[in-house]
Amino acid sequence: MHAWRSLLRAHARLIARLDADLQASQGMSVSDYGVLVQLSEEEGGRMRMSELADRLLLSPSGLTRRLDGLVHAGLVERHRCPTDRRGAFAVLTPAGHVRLQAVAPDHVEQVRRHFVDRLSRKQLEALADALDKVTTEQACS
Amino acid sequence: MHAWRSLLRAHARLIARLDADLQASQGMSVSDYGVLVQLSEEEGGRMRMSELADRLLLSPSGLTRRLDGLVHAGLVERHRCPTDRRGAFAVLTPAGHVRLQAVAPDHVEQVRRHFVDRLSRKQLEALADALDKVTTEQACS
DNA sequence: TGTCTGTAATTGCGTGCGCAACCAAGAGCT
DNA sequence: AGCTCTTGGTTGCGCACGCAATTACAGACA
Repeated sequence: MHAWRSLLRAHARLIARLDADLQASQGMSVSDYGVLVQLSEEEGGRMRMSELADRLLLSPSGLTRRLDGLVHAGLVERHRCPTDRRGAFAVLTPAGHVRLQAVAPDHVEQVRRHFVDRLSRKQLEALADALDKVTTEQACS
Repeated sequence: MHAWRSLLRAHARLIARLDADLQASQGMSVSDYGVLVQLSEEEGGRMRMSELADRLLLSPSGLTRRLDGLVHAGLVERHRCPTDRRGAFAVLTPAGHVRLQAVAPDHVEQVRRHFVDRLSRKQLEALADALDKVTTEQACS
């Protein structure tokens, strides 16, 4: 139970801190940053909406609106899928790629400072193991 | 970095699951449950608003509105503080206490099933240690 | 005493999100 | 072809939350 409360506290504080920091230093929310990262890690910087929503742990509607903002900012584009005309791809634009390059170092550094550097390598591995174990079994129940 | 993503995933999935479960089995949100728990752990079931907000990691305004709902449901009451007439106490009513008694076993069991039981005792301790270490140092920076 | 600063709680407003309802559009079946 | 069933994505609506402004009070100090 103590562990559970610690998880809640750690998550809440870290999110608040990182979001505020990234907003202050780069004027971008962590959520938007997450979208760009996921796209950049994909071949061609393109991904189906539903797949992207899954990765970001976001509902379809949430993703739609989040993408609206990024499209408006010119960082991503929507492309219709040629083989399935219902579907759409989110595609990282050159401008989006540039923006990501600019923002990433800051965010990584902030995660490092507030999280990674405060734990030993062994602790980090144990933590990841434990949390992954929780979520993988969680998925199928 | 992997650890960080795991934390985000674990938190998101667990919260979603627990909230849905408690809503289904008892018609109460985890947030409301948290308020009742904090109050019940205090001598006399009473606590100052600001103190309560801190414990729940909630902004003052957030707490005000959350309490509105519970007051409306008759589970807590507001009492003016006699020594400082700006302040207010949130006080658990008998009905609130009864309700908590009814809800608690379910929630505890759900946390156990989705979280605690999937890890060994050592893993839980390591997890709590690591997360606490992150948050305590986090607070003062 | 009157004023000034700090603090407890509440309200106005905007944002982000999920759920349910809603279009397409593919897939299967007759 | 026509009909239904499913699936991908987008809107309508409502909720929860934080921030900033506000009210009410306390405490300090001239």
